Amino acid sequence: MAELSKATGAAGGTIFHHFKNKEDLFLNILEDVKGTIIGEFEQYKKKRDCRNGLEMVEGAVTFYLDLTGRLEDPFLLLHRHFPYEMAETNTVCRGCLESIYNCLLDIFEEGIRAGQQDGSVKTPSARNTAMVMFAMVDGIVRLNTYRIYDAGTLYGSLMDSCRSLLTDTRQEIP
Amino acid sequence: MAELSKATGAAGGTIFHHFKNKEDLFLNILEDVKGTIIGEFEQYKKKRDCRNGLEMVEGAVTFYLDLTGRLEDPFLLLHRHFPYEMAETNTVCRGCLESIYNCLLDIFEEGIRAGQQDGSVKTPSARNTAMVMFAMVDGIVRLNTYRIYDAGTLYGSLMDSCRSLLTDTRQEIP
DNA sequence: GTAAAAACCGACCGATCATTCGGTCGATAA
DNA sequence: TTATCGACCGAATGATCGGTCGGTTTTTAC
Repeated sequence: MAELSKATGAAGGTIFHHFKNKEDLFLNILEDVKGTIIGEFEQYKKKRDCRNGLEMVEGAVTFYLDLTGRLEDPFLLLHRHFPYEMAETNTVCRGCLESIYNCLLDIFEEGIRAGQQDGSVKTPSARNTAMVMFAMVDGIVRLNTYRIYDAGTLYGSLMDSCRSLLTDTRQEIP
Repeated sequence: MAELSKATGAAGGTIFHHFKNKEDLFLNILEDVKGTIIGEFEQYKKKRDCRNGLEMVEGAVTFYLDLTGRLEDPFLLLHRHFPYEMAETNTVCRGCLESIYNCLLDIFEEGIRAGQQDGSVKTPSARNTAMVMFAMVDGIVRLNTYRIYDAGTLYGSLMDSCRSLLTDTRQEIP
């Protein structure tokens, strides 16, 4: 709270005039993060143009990587432990996190389903594949933000892996 | 500290008799986690038997998933933000984390390299592929521990994805 | 112009935190 | 027997924490 007071220039008491308590403050931040992320993806969906489902997924991956770079702090929040701990007792927090992750997964799933229709994606079970893909992409982002390895150089390998994963004909729906 | 005192049955002061301060205590725990994880993998390496490189990687993935289930707490530590924050200033902490992640990545990379030799793995750049694979597997584990989705049902899709990723002939080394 | 409302301030409060310290106790050595 | 030791205890300590409160300033509404 002291840091926040210093950073915003508002006195200690002022913060509590606008937010009931620290938890309420955090929830407001989380809802803000949710709005930002979902808003960004809605804007992206309008502007994109892709020739098939596979390109939709590839575009989503690229955009997600770009977004985590532009909005480091919001995504750092999602990589912390606290929100998930809070979500176990607080339904508002849980709902917020679910909305965010559903948005992220939906954009992958949407592309996969489209690709299954137009033949550019061979993987069955769109939702499962979307989750695995999201886990992969977000895992790389995590490795990068925690500076364990310079994952920036991995983006090429990551895209190759996504493509392999989605276009493996052995997984084709019978 | 109060929780720890209660959990161990040791009085508050006793803990500080054995550890310089809270940071020193944490570092000891982290080194212990490092020892446990590396030890587990060394034991696994001795016992496993696989016919080719691809099976080595698949075995490593299965073992990693099993291990994160058996040792939930140690791996939860690695999914928290604090250690990585500390690693930015504390070299002992940083070294510990690096040892752990190198161990985890090495076991993937080893299988990939073996597979490249015997032809069961088609992917080039073993280290990069190991990182992407690790990110994917660990990402699923994270989704599971944070109970965002029941990732337990994803293990099948995960293994399929690993196989697709490693055996895509279009990535074959020229 | 003025009164009510909202925003803001910072000193202050009690609780909690990591850490300290004087002292007890049982084991080993002299 | 006595001296020395390290393990252990738990009350005490000061710093820090989230949160409150009485009072001041700014904004809004008529």
